[in-house]
Amino acid sequence: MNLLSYGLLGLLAREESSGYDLMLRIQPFWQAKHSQIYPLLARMESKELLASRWIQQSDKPDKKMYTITDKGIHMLQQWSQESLAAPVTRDELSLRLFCLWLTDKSSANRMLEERKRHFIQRIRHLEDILNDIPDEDLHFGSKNFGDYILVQKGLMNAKAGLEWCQMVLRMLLAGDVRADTNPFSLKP
Amino acid sequence: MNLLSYGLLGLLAREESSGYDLMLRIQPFWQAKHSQIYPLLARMESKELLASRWIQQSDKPDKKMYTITDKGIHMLQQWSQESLAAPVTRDELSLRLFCLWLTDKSSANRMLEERKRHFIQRIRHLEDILNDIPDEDLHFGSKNFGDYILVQKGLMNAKAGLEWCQMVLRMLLAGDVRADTNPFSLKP
DNA sequence: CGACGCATGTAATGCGTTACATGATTCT
DNA sequence: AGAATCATGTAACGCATTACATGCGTCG
Repeated sequence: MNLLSYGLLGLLAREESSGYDLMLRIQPFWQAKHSQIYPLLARMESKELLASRWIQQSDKPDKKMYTITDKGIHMLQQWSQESLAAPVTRDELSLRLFCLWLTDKSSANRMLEERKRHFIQRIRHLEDILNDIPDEDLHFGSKNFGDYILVQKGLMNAKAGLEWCQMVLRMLLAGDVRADTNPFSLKP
Repeated sequence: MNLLSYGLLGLLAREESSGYDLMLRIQPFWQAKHSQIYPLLARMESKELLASRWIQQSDKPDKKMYTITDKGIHMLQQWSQESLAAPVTRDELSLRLFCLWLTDKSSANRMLEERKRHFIQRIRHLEDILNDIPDEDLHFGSKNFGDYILVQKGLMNAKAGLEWCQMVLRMLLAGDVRADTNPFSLKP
């Protein structure tokens, strides 16, 4: 059982879903292709953490719907008690900054504008998701609460990334030194 | 040539280094073990992007120092012109939030405090790196400029993460609704 | 008529972690 | 005496992406 399996299990704890559906729902928070998800679901079914049934559809292809079992729920609750792994980020941009000094200014500008567009798109996307979360029952214990803070997490991150882009783009224009935009510090 | 290879190449474009040294320097921005780095360096040497020589040391084990070749520099400059891949983040915490509703409040609290400590540590670490970057010559084209904005990138991200933790911890205490701490929005 | 969305799967390949293997010196 | 740091490598395994494979319905 890897982390992605637990993620799928967590989504299935809320409602019966197809593999295709799970792929779409998990996408914004954990990149995974269908080719990885389908085998994991099959494996979890063989371990009796999940059960499945085929639903036939007239207009679209038939789909296999998965339901979590009691054993699956139990597995999830165990996982919640374990200690948390550190987040891992792999960003090509970080590596590119190592050799920024042998790049020309216009390439650097293009690169940062590209990343800026990426963040703006992500912010739009997450704000759309946020708007689909009902306002009522937004307290610890409601299913929406987890979704709400999860989207906020992505949103605050993307906004920080966007701010960083704008800071660097400003510095490229001004051609100068230490940014004054350093909101807070641990050492005041 | 994968992204990590380019990252190593980028570091070697600045100064001759050992594999061990590269591992330590790349660590804060791209997690990679020595067992991944050593074979990549050997492969790049066989492609003549790098050259190496052994340095004997009296107090410590001997080390193999790598230097970038002209071919390596050329490869790097080509890479800088290519379009940027989107960043990939894999955070167990995101997956845990999917099933937060079947967790008790004290576990949730423990989890968030754990993550909060993680961010505080990372901020300390990055601020230490920042203090080691000389203030002079901090303009586009200097080697320090890339380092400076790279560290700022990590720092702004970690600070956003810390803020998120504190927001959620406040919500858990108050037991309530939509956070008021939503600094900016794309739709004003 | 071609592209895209829905829907499920397998196979090959590449990336990353853990474990195995060695060995001197320094710090606690 | 035991752990940590420096230093390099290989082997086995697990995780992730790309490619292969199929097929219907809809929209432009």
